[in-house]
Amino acid sequence: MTAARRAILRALENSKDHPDAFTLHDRAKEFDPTIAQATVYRTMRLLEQEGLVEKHDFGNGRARYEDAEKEQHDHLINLSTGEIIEFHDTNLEALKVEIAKRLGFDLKDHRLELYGVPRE
Amino acid sequence: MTAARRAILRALENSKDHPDAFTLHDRAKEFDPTIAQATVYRTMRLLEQEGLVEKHDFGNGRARYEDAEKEQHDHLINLSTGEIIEFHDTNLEALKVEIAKRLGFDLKDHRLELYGVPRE
DNA sequence: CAAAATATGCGAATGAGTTGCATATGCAGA
DNA sequence: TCTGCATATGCAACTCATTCGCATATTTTG
Repeated sequence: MTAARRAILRALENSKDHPDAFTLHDRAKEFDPTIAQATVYRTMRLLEQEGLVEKHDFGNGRARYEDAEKEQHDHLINLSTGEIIEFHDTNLEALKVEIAKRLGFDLKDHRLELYGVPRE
Repeated sequence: MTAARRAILRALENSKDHPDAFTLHDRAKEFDPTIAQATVYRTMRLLEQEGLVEKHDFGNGRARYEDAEKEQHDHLINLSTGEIIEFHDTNLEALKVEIAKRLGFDLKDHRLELYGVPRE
């Protein structure tokens, strides 16, 4: 456990949003100003492999990360603002598992993103 | 409508799978051997903007394309083989719209991918 | 058919993410 | 607490998919 990793973990804990690697780098620099971008990438890859972090691609070319310990949820992206809203729906969870089963598969992972605009 | 575009469109029509830009380039070369990779990218971007093609990212770093005119469906990726299976579920469609509405949004787009392994 | 508009091929540029390498740091054992 | 070794870091160079600049070629329009 090095200073760099502590800084990244702390930055991650403090993040209630879904930061990308650059944002995370900026935030981690507050705890360890000498930290390199490469270290952020290496650490995030490690955390992802350990299953502690989830990596998302919301379509703007940069991966975004979030704590995997949070309860399972999906994302709705507000197309007007870019804001990301988390939601959970039990019926949806069940349906995903059931569809996979119907097709002859055990569901291991999934990705659901809804893209919408606010209703006026 | 140029020879290059005709070649790409023909390659796309003949594709029943979800080719990436390199595969599409290879296939298009059969109709126009001098076609450049850049032209494939440019044309796919155009087709995507026109809504004629859907661009997917199934997580291996290369975008994959498919004809958007096909009936609406989602994808299940077989983690053992990489095979992509298309499916459609009416309940799921309805549920997505309903969830967006509940959150105060009009659903404009969505992305659902299931990742699974074959049940033994 | 000529002029204007648009598309192409090529190679260079971009940008996110990765890697090689020399140095620095953390940690186990004495 | 000190030493040695394994591991992590910073930096710069690299990769790889995709985009871009530009001179040339092809289409379209009048």
